[in-house]
Amino acid sequence: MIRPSLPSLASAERSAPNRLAPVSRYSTVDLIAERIREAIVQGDLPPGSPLGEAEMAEQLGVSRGPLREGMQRLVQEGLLTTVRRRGLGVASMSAADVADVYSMRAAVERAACLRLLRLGGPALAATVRGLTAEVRKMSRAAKKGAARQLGDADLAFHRLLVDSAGSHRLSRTMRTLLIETRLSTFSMQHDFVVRADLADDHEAIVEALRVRDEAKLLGLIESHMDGAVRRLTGQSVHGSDVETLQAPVPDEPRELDPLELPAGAE
Amino acid sequence: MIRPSLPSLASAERSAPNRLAPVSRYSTVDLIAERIREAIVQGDLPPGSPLGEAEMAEQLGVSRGPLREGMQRLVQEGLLTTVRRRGLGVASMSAADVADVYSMRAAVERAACLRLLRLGGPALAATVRGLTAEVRKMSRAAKKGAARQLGDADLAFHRLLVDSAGSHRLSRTMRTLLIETRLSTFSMQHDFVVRADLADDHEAIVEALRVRDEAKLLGLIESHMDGAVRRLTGQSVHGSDVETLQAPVPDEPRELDPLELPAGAE
DNA sequence: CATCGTATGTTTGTCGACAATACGATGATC
DNA sequence: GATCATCGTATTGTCGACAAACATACGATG
Repeated sequence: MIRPSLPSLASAERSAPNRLAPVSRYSTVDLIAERIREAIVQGDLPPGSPLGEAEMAEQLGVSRGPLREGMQRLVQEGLLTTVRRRGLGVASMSAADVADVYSMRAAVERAACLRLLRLGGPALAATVRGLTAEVRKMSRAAKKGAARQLGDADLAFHRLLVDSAGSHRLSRTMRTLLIETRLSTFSMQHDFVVRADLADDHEAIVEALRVRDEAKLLGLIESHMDGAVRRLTGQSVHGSDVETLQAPVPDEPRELDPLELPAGAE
Repeated sequence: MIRPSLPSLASAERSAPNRLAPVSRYSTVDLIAERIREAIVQGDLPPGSPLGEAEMAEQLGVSRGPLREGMQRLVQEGLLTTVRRRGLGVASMSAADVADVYSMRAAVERAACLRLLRLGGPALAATVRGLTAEVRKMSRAAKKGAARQLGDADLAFHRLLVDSAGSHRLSRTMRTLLIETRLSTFSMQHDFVVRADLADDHEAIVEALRVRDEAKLLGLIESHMDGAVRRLTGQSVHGSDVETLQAPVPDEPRELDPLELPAGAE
């Protein structure tokens, strides 16, 4: 009857001043949730897709129990919506949602930038290097007209920016926001055409960060988000026939690879 | 085999321009998650408490299945922590967590204030009225030395502030942050003594909002959060024997009231 | 006396099955 | 011909049960 004390259950994975890093074994629920997130990002599960439990469970190689638990994680994130007795589905972003996502991103990335500037020193320098690498990827992708790679680098850039700030909550919120960003581009059929100047935008941000020009940096973040919302919801200036970033046509809702369960799971 | 189309599954509950408000039938998982959140806020489940599934399920009058699903929601929020094969527990906030929570709150409330100022008009006026009411509650509670009521009014103030901004994502994030705020006061034994000047702090915020003094408003928010972190993590200036806001002693981890299931559930 | 190994009990993780409900199709009626 | 009612089917929501694993307590051994 005496329950285990669960010593320092909260900060266990977080701060590890010990010599040995704690073994990180992801639970099945973790794997399921992450797999679904990935499928959404990849466009394998387009916005609005209904998610049948039986089918998904079979594809993932688990039973409905753990699957449902994992999906509740995404419901809490807002990536899945649920209607009683009708099942769950991938959220689809309205124009208002898109504006809300980028508004939130502006707040989060602004906070991250402030923290980064306050950190300064080698941490800031390392971040600048990492961001520069992502900008280069973007340039290459833009030259090749590869929308998918361009979009991926874009997300990676902003994720790195926020993760470098060293705030658990900022990072966690940002992860969800980036997936919602993808859902936004999928939901608005006005597409995210391959814009060569996107790399320039990000390069300016890196430069402002490097020289620690706070006012300029925050202004760039703000306008970056404003521009994205306008492009997605307002009149999109598309007219070129470049490849665009859209969810693959969901003829077949695309199968999820079965996940290899952690060792020991039956 | 043809799956229902789930028309506008995403924005259904969100924007309701129709005459009839959609019937809000909360799922069992919703009720369970909300019940646990409430128990955490009330201090019935103090930080670090291990949560036995069988016992909780019995108290709530549900089986372990829906209970586990509901708890996964809170895991995603960060309110519950999980260790494989050892179960879940209420998160406990380290000093770093407390700082992170208030840092995040500063970002969120700043964004909310900006939106509010941009809204202006009757919406802003109504918010000011509501906030004023909360400030009065705080004054009364402070006079009586009622820490619990003071704390509740404090949370209500900030929740109203953010909810009035009309951003789904800000509101959702804020809800979690407020619970984490409570967990912070519970985790730091340096207590949240009844401070009479707390009402003054908030009154100044309302005033700045009323006269639309943006710079002053943002400065007040910032210093409000800084002060809270210093009080909680730094040397707490406690020496008075006023009632403090602490989790009730968990001799018996306090029972959860069974929840009345939505009509039709067996 | 301390430490290691073993046994036991309790709890989590997972699965399969049942019941209730919502949807779609079919048929009847005005 | 269109609308409404009825039936059948598929899927969700919920429950109970089994097996693996961890933690504790006890005993053996150096």
